[in-house]
Amino acid sequence: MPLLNVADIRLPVDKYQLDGRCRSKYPIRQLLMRPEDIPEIRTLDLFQNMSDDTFKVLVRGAYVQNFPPQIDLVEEGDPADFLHIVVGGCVELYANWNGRDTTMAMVRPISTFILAATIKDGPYLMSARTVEKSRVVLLPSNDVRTAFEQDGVFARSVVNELANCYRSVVKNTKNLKLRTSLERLANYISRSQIRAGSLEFDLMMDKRRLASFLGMTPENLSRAIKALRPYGVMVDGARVTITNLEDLNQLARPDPLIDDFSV
Amino acid sequence: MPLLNVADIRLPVDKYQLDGRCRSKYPIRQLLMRPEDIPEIRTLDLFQNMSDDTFKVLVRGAYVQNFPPQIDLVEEGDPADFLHIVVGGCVELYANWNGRDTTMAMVRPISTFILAATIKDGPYLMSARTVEKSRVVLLPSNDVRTAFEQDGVFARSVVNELANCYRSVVKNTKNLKLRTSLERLANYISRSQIRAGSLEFDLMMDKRRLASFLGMTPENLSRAIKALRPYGVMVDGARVTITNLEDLNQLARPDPLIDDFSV
DNA sequence: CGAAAAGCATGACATAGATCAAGTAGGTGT
DNA sequence: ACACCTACTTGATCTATGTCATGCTTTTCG
Repeated sequence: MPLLNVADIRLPVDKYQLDGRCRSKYPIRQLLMRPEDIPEIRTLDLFQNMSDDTFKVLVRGAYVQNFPPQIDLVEEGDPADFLHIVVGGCVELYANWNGRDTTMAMVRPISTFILAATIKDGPYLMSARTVEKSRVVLLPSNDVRTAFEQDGVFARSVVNELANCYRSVVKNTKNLKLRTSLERLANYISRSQIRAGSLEFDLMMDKRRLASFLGMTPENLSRAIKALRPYGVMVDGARVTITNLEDLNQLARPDPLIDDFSV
Repeated sequence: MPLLNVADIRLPVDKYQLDGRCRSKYPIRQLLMRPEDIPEIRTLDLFQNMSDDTFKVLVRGAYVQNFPPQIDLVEEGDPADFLHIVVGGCVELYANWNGRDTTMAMVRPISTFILAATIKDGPYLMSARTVEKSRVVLLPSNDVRTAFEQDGVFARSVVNELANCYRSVVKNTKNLKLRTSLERLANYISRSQIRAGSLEFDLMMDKRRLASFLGMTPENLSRAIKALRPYGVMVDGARVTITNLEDLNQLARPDPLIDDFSV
């Protein structure tokens, strides 16, 4: 198994503090939830069926903030004070151990992250940082737990969301344990192709992060990309062009029980 | 990444059918839930706080069965007709893709497995087979979903259980991506030592399965075990004796955010 | 009891993938 | 335009780990 990204990004930017005294050099753009932000998250699966009363409890104490790129939002091990919802930009979840680190997931709008820690009132298992300029809604974990206790509909939505998360991570584990790095890349591209609905699309993250996400080094990702050329995959910068989808899929052998995030 | 266990166990035993016409050569020992089985599962976190009425709904349609070793209980991709609870013996969860397969987890009493598929009414993502003679309670998924809809307390227990499952899988992913195979073995042994509460204990599974679970080949596990000798780990058959816990832990560097299943 | 089969260990070898060291191209700020 | 980054590529190794072959135990079962 690879020792991943020992030299991964570790930027000299202070962790963003939410206690009012912001240690970042960037000002807090906004602390209170604007009315126009509300419908944005109300339509999330997680919130759309809950009662108005409970939803009010949730948004009453909510923050919305704009963060610049490369800001640490949470650090693994910290108590889960907020449920985070990415409503704009992109947030990377990563983890580290013993000086090594690895990208666990990329969170794009509109999604929550680390719901489980909030519910369990446990420590975060992953760190999170913005990749680009991002807009994040922060719901105090206490309020989420209160809402969850008093609103059965919300509780059921949480169950559904958690079940989805669980199944995603299981699929990811299968991906990691059953496939070589080349196969993981091929499937990542195959999935991206399906999501894009086109034979031409952009990689959703820079290559260094993609490598880490796929469990390989950046150097090896470069080589793997070259190795996909005979299978009809052309990559120029972030731009991917599929010239032979059959060949790609014959190598990738996508499996709904690993690659289909809707089941 | 290893191509795991291409030649893993694939026994010529028919999948166990629960539709009444058992295709296995082994008789069904018992189809109806005995009264004495009920308290056994009632004490599970998942069920202990729910109302008696809802619990009755659950057990009304429940089966209890004894299975011999090496019986396939569920196969990945199948619809999740039952929530399974292992009340005796041991069940292995595994997955396969493209002719390769890998052990995902070992389930020991008293635990449920693949709750998420039941809740989502989706296909199983993992297959399950008994490792040894096992006793399994089967709750029809419909009943579980009904109970979950009508009992908020049960819904909250489900949330808690799912959050635990999710966090376990995340920890497992970190273990896989951030550690070498030797480090994974060292941590596995360190964890086993803590669970056993003694410097001498037995491996909880045979070495072939352990290798697959840890993401390595059986040959490599043999070598890794030998490589742990200088760190004070003696393994004879399934028997492990730790002669120098400090040395082991200095290599393993156990981390609560990966190895502590209670957080 | 004896044969067959598992399970495991070990040596020799092959290979995927990590590491190291340059080098290139594209963007950014002065 | 310039220097300076940073991201990425590429080639040359090296290492961890998979694969294959073999033999030794232990267990299973007729």
